[in-house]
Amino acid sequence: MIFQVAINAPLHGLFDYLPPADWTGDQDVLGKRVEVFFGRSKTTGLIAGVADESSFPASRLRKVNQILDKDPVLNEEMLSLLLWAAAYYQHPVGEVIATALPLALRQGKPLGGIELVWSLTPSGAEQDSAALARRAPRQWELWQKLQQSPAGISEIVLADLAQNWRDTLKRMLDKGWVSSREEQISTEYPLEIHPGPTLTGDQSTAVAEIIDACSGFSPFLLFGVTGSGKTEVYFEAMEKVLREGRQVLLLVPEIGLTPQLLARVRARFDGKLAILHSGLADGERLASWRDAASGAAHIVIGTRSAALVPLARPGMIIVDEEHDPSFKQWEGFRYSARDMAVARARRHKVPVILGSATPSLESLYNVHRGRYRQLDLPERPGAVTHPEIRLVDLRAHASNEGLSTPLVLAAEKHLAKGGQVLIFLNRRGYAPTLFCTGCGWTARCKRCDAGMVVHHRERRLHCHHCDTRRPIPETCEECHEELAPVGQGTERVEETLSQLLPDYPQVRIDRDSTQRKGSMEGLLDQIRSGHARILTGTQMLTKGHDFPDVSLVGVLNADQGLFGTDFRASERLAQTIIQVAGRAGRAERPGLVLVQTQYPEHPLLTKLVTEGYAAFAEAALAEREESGWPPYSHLALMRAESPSMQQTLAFLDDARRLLILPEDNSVGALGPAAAPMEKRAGRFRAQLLVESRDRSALHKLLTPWLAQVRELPEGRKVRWSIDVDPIELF
DNA sequence: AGCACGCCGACT
DNA sequence: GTCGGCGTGCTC
Repeated sequence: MIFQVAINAPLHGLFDYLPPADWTGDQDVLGKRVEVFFGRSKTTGLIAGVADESSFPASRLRKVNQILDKDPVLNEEMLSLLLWAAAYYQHPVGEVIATALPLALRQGKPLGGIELVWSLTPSGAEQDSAALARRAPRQWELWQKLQQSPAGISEIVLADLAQNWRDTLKRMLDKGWVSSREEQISTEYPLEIHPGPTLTGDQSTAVAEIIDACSGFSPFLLFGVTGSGKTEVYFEAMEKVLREGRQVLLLVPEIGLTPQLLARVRARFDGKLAILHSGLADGERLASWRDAASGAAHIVIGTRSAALVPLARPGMIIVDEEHDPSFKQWEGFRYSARDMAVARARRHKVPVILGSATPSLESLYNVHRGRYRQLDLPERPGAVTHPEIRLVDLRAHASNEGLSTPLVLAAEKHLAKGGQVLIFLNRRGYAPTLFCTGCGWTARCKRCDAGMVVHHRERRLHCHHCDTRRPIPETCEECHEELAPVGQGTERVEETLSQLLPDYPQVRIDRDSTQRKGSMEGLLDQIRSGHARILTGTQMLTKGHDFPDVSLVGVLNADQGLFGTDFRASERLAQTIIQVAGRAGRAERPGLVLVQTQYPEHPLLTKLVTEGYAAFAEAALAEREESGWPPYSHLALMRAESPSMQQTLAFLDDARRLLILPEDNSVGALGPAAAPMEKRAGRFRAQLLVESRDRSALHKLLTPWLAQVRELPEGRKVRWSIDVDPIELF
């Protein structure tokens, strides 16, 4: 018997080991972790396969030191998914498996499953309630709860009761009032489901179709206009699955995992939630992972990485805002959580719902091909009219620092009527360019092919690509003439608005204004309470938050998306416009959206504005088919960078030479070519694109090709990577 | 990645 | 003389 072990190292393939000395042969080993000697060190691996024999010389095979788990940490479905993903995304198996495990498990520590339960000691119970309430109200609160629970309170429950419970508990522990004992963590939690609102006709139809398919793999695209109640459809479908005692995995975009969403889920489903996002501490992540894997959690909610968390009894997978680019990991193991969710649902034989108001062209194409079933939610419940979208021709109207006259007039009108105004601009800072009025010199980053952005508040120039910061020069560095900021960022728009509409308090939401922890919530409160009337912001504004009193939305620099170098630029722009528009007019107020553009006759833009996203998407798909871009082709992008462009290109040239394209022209190659931004953070970047209409033809070629590329001596001097299904072409 | 080996320069 | 720089090779 041979164990095929995955080891967390950037090495392709599994490593063969002999069973440990005490191996009896009757235990199931797949998915269990092992301690092994690997090279000159000892490490933790995971048994990803077993075989009768090895192709590795028997004399050099080593024995597994010991099997670390009594039960597998990954079940067969997850193992098969991860092995498939490693091959598909051309990433080392060991690293793929490592990303699916919490840190403690990667380090060979036990999964635990034990927690501390706290209760009052006799001396703690003797304390005088009234005196304690006066002196230490926080301790008193906790004391009361403990008083009521003679059996003790577990840390998980404590975390729900108070925010700084650990500090408070520590004080009480120091005084000898409380003590703890270890207990096995329960995997059985009560679930109470509260009824939801009555569904509309479209919602009921969608739910019925999903429930009908609950017994097997079946992918749905839930195409629901913003505010049409997608969440209610999810909840209703989830209810069915949860009542059967199965778990639901809900994936949301990075910025979409908000307290509001969690509150909605909790209000509807009073059970055990496991939450997973990038902000968790290792211990918290481990606890959530364990709750998902043990089956304790009824619902697992998380961002991208939650797609890789095992479930004991999977019943349904939901991907909310499936078009969102944050589902794609853009470094290391470059997987798409959305695509993994579908691959996973197939293995679990459960339905998967991809929901969006602005579905990706990939998903719409899958509907065309009959792979996904589309469910439509066209109307907003409560019969609120859709926001009207109008284009403002920037060539025909005067504008003041990027704000056109029609937009400013409309803002005045809406504000006077009591509405809020949202201004969207996907560019932070004060101005994108610092320009010399004498010689035309502009401030550029020394390490990147990019201009330095003027940040007023910070009083510095800032490169958004490599994070370099430097003071704003007094005069031109070339001719010592006067310098002027040119163009607009959110900071400047906020300043201009406060001059044009001085009577209305405003807030700005972008990465700079929300840096401090909790400042985002403070700003959002100002908006929700109605104190702030004008909100300026970037992409951050458009995800996960609703602003029911916003009646006017202005989109300032829409054109960036129209002529971008990336074939996905127009899709992104349309999604952004519709998503921002979705923030407006949720109440009885019909919203208005003004999109400023230099190109009001652009066919895709007019299509979007006059006929809506679905019509836009059809037109955009037709363009993609014509030009042979995804989803009508499949891409693998090889990126490389090094301190010299010559070196970068030399590597890619070598790689290109190793690429043997099939004679039937089913696979093509483009490049090598310098990246759109040639230099970034002092490194010169170039890329080589491999493309095919036939996914299997592409993949058949990729594995042997990359094996050869890895042998290239040029590859040692450059940093290179392969991105299968890239979503950005640089 | 993580580790060891090996081959050159600049220190006590 | 040796400490340490990082280029190279290997891991079942």
